[in-house]
Amino acid sequence: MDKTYNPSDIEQTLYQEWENKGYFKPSGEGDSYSIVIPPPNVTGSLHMGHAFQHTIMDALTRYKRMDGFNTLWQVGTDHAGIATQMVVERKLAAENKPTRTEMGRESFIDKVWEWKGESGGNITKQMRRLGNSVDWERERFTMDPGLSKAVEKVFVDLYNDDLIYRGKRLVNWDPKLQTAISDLEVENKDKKGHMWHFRYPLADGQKTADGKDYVVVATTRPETLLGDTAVAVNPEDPRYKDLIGKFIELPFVARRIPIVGDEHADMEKGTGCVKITPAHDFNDYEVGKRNQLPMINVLDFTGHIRKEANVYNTNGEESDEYSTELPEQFHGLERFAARKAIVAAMDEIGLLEEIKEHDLTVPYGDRGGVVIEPMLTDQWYVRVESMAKVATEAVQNGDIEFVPKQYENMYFAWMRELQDWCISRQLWWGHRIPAWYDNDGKVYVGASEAEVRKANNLGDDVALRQDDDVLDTWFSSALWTFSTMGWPDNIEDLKTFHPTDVLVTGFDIIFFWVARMIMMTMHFIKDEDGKPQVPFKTVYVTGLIRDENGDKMSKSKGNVIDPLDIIDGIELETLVEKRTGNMMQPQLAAKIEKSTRKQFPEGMTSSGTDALRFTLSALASTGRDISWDMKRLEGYRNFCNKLWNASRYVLMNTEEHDCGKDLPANSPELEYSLADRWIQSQLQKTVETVRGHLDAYRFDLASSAMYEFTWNQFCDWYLELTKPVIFKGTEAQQKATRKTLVDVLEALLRLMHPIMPFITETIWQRVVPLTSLGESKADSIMLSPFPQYNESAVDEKALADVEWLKQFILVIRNIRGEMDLSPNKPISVILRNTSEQDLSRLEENKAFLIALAKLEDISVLADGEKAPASASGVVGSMDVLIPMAGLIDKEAEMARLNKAIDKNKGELKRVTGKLSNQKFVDNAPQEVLEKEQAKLAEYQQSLEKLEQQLVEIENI
RNA sequence: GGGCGGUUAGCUCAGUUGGGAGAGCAUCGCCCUUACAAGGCGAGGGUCACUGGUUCGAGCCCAGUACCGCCCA
Repeated sequence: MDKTYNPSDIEQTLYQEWENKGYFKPSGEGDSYSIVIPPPNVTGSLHMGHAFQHTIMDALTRYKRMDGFNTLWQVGTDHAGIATQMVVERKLAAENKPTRTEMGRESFIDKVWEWKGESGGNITKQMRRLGNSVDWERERFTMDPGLSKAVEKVFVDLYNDDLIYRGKRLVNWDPKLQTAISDLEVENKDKKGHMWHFRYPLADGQKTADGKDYVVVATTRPETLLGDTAVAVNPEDPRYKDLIGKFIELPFVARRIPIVGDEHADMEKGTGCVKITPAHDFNDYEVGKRNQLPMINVLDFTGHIRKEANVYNTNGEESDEYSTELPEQFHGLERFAARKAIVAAMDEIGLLEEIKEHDLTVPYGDRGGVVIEPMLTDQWYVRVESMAKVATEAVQNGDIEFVPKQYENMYFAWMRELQDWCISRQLWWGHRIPAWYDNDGKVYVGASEAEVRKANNLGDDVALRQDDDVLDTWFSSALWTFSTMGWPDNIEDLKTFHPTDVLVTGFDIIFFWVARMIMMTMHFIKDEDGKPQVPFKTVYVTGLIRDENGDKMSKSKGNVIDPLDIIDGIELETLVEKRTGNMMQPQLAAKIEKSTRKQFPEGMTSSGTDALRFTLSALASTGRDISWDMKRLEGYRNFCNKLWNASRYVLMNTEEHDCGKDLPANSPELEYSLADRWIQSQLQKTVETVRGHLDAYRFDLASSAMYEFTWNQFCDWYLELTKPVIFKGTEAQQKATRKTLVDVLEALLRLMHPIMPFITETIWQRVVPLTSLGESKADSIMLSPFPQYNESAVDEKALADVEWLKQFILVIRNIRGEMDLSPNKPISVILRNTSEQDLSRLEENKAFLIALAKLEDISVLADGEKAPASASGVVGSMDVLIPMAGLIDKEAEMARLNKAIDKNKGELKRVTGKLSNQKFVDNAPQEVLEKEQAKLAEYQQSLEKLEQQLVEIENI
């Protein structure tokens, strides 16, 4: 083995081998365990969040696979309608090619497929680099024929069940991309803006209570004035309630609009009067519904003022209740220009009362980056009420469990206020809505035009036109757990692997994906007895990976870290180029370059996949975001190196030696040392701990248990304790220790494999031939059994004896360290007040003590014999004396003892205080009481000894 | 404004029915000891945000305050 751990030498070839040999496929034996991947965007690339979630999914998958389950990690990608369409449009623009609309729907879709072909492999390549053990033969894509068929069937069935309908509703409209977008794609930002106070003249000579002939409305969106259909006041408001039922003369459009009473108008807020524009504001839309108001749309799809308004009644049908006329002076004005124009015009006619500074929340499209416009359009909706009820119950009754639990509240809260789901998108890339219209606008829904014609007896003479829109990407991903498994045609896999066991995902898409998956799955997939099947039993919710300052990683902030750069390393210049090249906002480049150079003055060094995965796992405490810390990564890269070198030591001393591999563990030819029995015991405890934590999704705790055992027990103590045996032991002792070395290492590698697949496999292949597993071993660590806790291997006496041994060594090391005695200089120790047990322990472990504490000699002081002037320490009831003999400075030793005495006194004081408190003695459980009493005795003994030792030194 | 989460060592974070405050990194001292200097050995470092309460006992439970973050309005 090389002297230093070099991940790039081992990782990629190993993965290829695993994949080629089909190790990732379900074994076909045992109980099933399955996970579906949250499908990443097919043309995207993996970010740290993916690396994080994939590490967890892979760890679970490998753990369960090793534990004998028929394990499937179902992989696939998502077509990501709007994101992908935008990328291709931008690409066409950059290449000066015809635009989407110029080339037409079909050619454009061809271009998207081309782009998918070019870049669609990114994700899968990256997943291979991350070591993800997915079954590639089952890879799926949401636009595959099979999945598309599932989408069609679901749409048609829901439509036939009256769970899908078409309607005119207010949606989040992106005027740049010209499509409806989901709430998820809206980012609310706090902005400083203005509140304009306008006078709205009362009609018919009415006056307010204080004698004015107008009311004042406050608005942040003056341009929507043209679409107002009412002014609302609170029905309880004494200032205005008498005006309810009276009218306003709306300026510019000569429109008489009513004053309505509605609780939406807050007496405390603003002026108490609110203008109502149902076609351009979500709250107003609701007010409109409640008060049967017409809706007037004054903006076109690009966000410019129309020449003629659309006037609808409350139900969204065209209406002639009001004139469609809009003043010419505003025609074609872009919405923000229109705002200025309206304010100026109001000012001019004396109706602008006041402009106030105002903090407001503005919705932006996270894709297009422009302000979202609530827009009245025809869209398709899923009626969610009944499905939501079933989906809510599934979580209430525990069929689905969230980890951590608190996310269940979030889920319930959202499910309670669920609105019908707008599933149509005005895009070209996606599943086209399987609905056709005849020339009268009558709609027919079916899997294909032919089926629609057949089902409705429509001859070829009837012209049919398919709906132009496509379905929201979340519609197809809501079917993901069952569509990927062959539904509706082939349900064999579904029987084996559905419901899946756990979904690993971010809290940000609980509503948009998780909840909808639950609804759709429970509606369509039933057990044989007809009980709705849940898509997954557990939802493990991860936090976000943030940058080192706790900021969200985003391309525009230039703080994104590519997991592959952590694995492979990256030069500073390349990193700067990567972060500042091809930006949507080039003006930020200089700032990003500066911060990048500051944070990564040397670029990033290569850490390898295992170190990345271990770090992510170690940081994965539940329910909270993670601030990514390069220092933490370094620490765990060092951990990999440590494991590598420890293994090197094991191999150097076992390969080409007799490790007793063919002997049974209890053979008389094997003489185990205390250390051997101890490390086996520690290993068992670690196995138990790790299993427990993995089962509880506490990857952080599992990782730290692995780390602690490997470094602080196996390396720091056990390997050092094997040296005296390996160098000087008898044949039987050496054999036993060698056997223990390879056995413990081999098991440890299996224990850590789910988190660190590559390094463990590499070392395991070298170690396993030395163990008694020999020829019966599996071909790969990933197919070997996960370690089982073996209680019979836990030797309590060994655990206690090694504690004594450690304390002994620590006392001497402490004196060395504090007294500046060179670690190279062997020293002699004298023991005083030794018990029987001390003596027998000493006898058994003399060689260990001499080696680890670097001793020349250990002698035992006979009763009554006087000790020479010494530095000293305490192990239980025994004094450990290091004769000073010119080595040790009297003052320094006194200072050291005093320090120890003070510390001891502090502890003693605390314990004494507790035990002299009668209430404590009366109330504390027996167990706690005994523990405290034992501590008291221990501290008293140590203190006594230390004080005596201090006196001895003083008297020199 | 409503809801949720957070505040523990210089930094990033653990702390599982309430019972001796922990880890990694960073810091200080000594050491290139034949697995590892990406290392070894030793040491230092915390009014657990604040205030009050419950309790024999509170980082943990309760109430309130401050600040930070997220979601919703």
